[in-house]
Amino acid sequence: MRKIKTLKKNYEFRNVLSKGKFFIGKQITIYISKNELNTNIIGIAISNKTCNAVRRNHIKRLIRENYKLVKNDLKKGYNIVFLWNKKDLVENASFEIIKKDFNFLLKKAQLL
RNA sequence: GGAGUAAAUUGAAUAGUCGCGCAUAGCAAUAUCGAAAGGUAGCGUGCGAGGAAAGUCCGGGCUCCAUAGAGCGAUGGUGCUGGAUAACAUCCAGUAAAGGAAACUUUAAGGAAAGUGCAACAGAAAAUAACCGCCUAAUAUUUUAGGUAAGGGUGAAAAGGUAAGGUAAGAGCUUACCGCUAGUAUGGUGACAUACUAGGUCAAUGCAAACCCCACCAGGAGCAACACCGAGAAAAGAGGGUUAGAAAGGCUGCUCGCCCACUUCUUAAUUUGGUGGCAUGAGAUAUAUAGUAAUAUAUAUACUAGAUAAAUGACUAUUCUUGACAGAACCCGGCUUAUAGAUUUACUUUAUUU
RNA sequence: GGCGAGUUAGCCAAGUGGUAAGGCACGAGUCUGCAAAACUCUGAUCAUCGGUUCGACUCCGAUACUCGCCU
Repeated sequence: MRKIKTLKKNYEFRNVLSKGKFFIGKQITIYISKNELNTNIIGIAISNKTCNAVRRNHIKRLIRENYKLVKNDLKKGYNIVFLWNKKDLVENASFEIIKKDFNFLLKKAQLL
């Protein structure tokens, strides 16, 4: 079993993106909406036109690693969607900047 | 030492902590669910993305279209010769032409006296050539008739080239050399090459990546194909049997051929979810033999990704050349395109020294 | 993943071997006391690169980008 539950269908993403609140950081934006389940569910979406498949996979891995570190401290019962900011270059993506964004954004959303 | 040509290989490494996907007859008695078969989870162990995985440009396997069948050839593709291959717009060895000082490289390279078409503008004329010009005769100072294709100019392209003879002026008109065409002989499997002989009626330009002709090849669609299982609103679908076979429709663009109609019986189609298809193969590596080579044959070795929103990452430390292009998705053989750097082999040319 | 179309001025578009029609918009001018309408004029790397041809928007190949269909 995967430890991290993920969103899979298109309409699930649309529900979160249309009805949820959003917070913008340096490289990442977060959409949050409430969930009736007891656990958190994640979705990561990076558009097709930003970069290659290799770099898209790289960004997904960085976000998952950061989510693992924070996972146990979060409040439960939310859907979270992570998006990549189009303005930033993909080559500048690094672990530490995303870590700062995570702390900043999740405090702002009062999930921590 | 410099410049260059061809072929081939490689595509950062090591250790620690945390984490991901698949497999597991390890935990004989780990935990949990279940009556059982067995399922799930944990720990451990093993394996885990390229030379192009990319583009989808060609060729095949595999599946369905009735069992994929017969004919037509609409349409599409290929096009020097011989060989290799399951097959090929691929590869190997040669021929010819073009380029380069050389090593070497490039080429969709059949047919224009089978037929049709096109060749803008310019130019006299764009394919049975005659404007200016040169020459002769007449007229009488500007024209007419005839001969001629040297010279001029136009154009991408102008009716073999150079030299001498010859002539009223000229001309393959004649001769020599070069080119061109045909025939014969020799060599080669063949494309073709070499030598000899003949031809001045060497009059028929270019374009076939214009239609077309000739030779050869191709039935259509694609793993989101297809098969099976579960749930299940509305009402249709499948199997068997019988025979008169019309119309429309479908299988494949057309024809043949096949299906359809009627009756009876049974339960299940669209949609959605899951499982299989799915990893042992026209394969890989090494050696030997045959062959100039592509490749073929034999023997040995190992089994080496299989996901389904999609698995290789993060941090720390060390070393160096400071790391480019880039992510499998049914599989295989090629082509094309992107690519930091490093290494090896063979060869050409140039400079210096001996 | 597979299959198939397309790219022409700021926008819409015709053209198919001989140097790109037209409409709307922008700009300049004429007309008018001023404006509108009308009339005249202006503007093109035919997506990019290479090949065939005397000559390519057109024919052929490769690349880039955009769009559609199949669960």
